[in-house]
Amino acid sequence: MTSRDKTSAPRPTDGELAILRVLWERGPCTVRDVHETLDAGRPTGYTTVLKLLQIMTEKGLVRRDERERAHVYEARAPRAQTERQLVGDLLERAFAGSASALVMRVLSSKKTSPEEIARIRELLDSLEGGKR
Amino acid sequence: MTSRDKTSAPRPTDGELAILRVLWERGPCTVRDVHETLDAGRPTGYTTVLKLLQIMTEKGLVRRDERERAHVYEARAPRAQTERQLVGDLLERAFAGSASALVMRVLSSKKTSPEEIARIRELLDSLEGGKR
DNA sequence: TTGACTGTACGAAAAACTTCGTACTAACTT
DNA sequence: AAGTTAGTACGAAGTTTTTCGTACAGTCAA
Repeated sequence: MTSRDKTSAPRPTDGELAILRVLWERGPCTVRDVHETLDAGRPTGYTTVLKLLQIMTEKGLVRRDERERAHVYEARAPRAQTERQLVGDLLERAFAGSASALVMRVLSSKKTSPEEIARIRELLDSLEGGKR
Repeated sequence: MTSRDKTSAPRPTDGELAILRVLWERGPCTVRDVHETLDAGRPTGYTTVLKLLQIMTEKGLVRRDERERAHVYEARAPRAQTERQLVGDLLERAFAGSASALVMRVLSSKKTSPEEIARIRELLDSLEGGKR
């Protein structure tokens, strides 16, 4: 059975995430739409994308509208939610839940522009509410 | 061939990461050591751990000292480096390289204590160096 | 020296991922 | 009407990940 919890979508794989990003970006898409976008980056077969989308439908990662001949796919979870899932997953798997440790690695994994840093600071301010 | 770049270790899988965390935590370990630690969390067969460690040796994720009868395994890359790799990977795969977007998700994926927030703020300060 | 222990090596099986080829169907074109 | 085009469905193959069972070798105590 290898059953999965029906109530929550599984963590998307690399290939699935690539597709989800297209769907979030462009909104509901046909296989052709997704394929065009993906193929522009890395050459990918049409049926490869189709198959992946079919599997993602089974897994509940996307919703399929079959009313038209060319089915239209849509991400089931909003981008923010999936991002939160991925981040939370990494947080537990690699950082034992320490957010500051994770943030430290984010900032040391890539030179971050002063603009980015300022944006993050604002975020912290808003998080602490009236505190400051 | 499905060849991999010889010069850099591959991204560790979930199982591999669990083992790496033990090695980082406890230092060089025998299979028994790793198994004991892992088994305490989630029941795992001894040979399962052994096999994984053997595979990790092939992949270059760990180094094996065969001088003693019970081989001693050691993480090849320091923890910080692997963390950076994982974070950088997620950054590209899901956040199109935007560090602030990723940090935002980290902070919204888990209630962060004021202490954590303070620590992150210090981090930002030190990043900006003398600027402030 | 012969068991009982403690280890490693190897093979194999099951699931998950990735990638396509082929078949079939509906629609459009000439 | 017949052929071309645009789609989906399905199956299958190759790879990776995870998990063990079994075989085999060295060690040590009775």
